[in-house]
Amino acid sequence: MENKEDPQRESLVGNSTFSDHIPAGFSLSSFFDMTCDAEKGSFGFIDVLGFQENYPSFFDDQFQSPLEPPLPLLSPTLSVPGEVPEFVNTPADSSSISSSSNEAPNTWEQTKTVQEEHEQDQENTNKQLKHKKKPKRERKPRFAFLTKSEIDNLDDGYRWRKYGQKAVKNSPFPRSYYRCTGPGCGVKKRVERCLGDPATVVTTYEGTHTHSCLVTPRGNVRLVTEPAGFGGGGPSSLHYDHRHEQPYNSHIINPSPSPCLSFTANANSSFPVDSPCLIRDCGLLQDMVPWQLRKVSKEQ
DNA sequence: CGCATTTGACCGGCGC
DNA sequence: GCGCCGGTCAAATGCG
Repeated sequence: MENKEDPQRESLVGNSTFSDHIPAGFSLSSFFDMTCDAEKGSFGFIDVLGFQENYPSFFDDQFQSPLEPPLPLLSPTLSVPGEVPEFVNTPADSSSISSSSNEAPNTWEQTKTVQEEHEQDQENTNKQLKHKKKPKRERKPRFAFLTKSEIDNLDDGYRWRKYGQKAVKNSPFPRSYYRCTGPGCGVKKRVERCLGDPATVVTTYEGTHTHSCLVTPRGNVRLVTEPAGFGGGGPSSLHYDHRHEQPYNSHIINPSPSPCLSFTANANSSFPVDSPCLIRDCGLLQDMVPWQLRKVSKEQ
């Protein structure tokens, strides 16, 4: 009763800045690759709960509650047009979020990344004691991204099968549910439009791909594999080919003030156009955060 | 024909 | 206990 905190709230997880030249439906890995290569600036922060949980040491010194005020950063100011979905933890100071770039944001659309369902163990325990004796169904790490796009089902390199659609309360836009069609892969994602900004698509991923990316959307995102290493498994990554670049109003928005990781791109980017961005298979995260990024951040 | 999408029904969690 | 709501199922339908 006292606790009004929405158990389903999705907290912001980080900031990232992406070029507005990003073509429709490109995966996050592609965004990273392209962004770095384009030398347009840098990403702000990546703060993914699942990542945090899987790699706690990574956040030893940097983790900060998404609800806490943002740390001073260097990138262009980000602001969220319109409202953010109710499940988004709107930062107290979402209008002054910055990433680690001094580049003018002209060619960089406002971007934001959101993390969903940050369930604190303690809270869960209390709630379970209160309402349910049955242990709560364990949830896989979930990551939500707000993306400016006219396309609902963004092409992220995987094949998705739509298995449901529901009207969302207080929203004119339905929510679509997708499941990865990969063999034995239980990854799900749901897609909905931001209530306050219909141009923004909220894509929430849940689970970890058990297979490599098998799709080469429009021929400019390709699978890259490398021998098992970091965490084992079949690593894969997507690669964006600039030859297919075209003007497109797509960007990921991230109002999060939670600067867990920071990353700065430069001319010596780790994500060259002509060489694949190799990402260790760390599950879903690999689709979003190049391992180089994690490494760099770790060193900071 | 196989696969994807649509859509109403159903189920479970949660608040009251 | 009831109702609301989010999430999933599965039959029907569409499409290449």
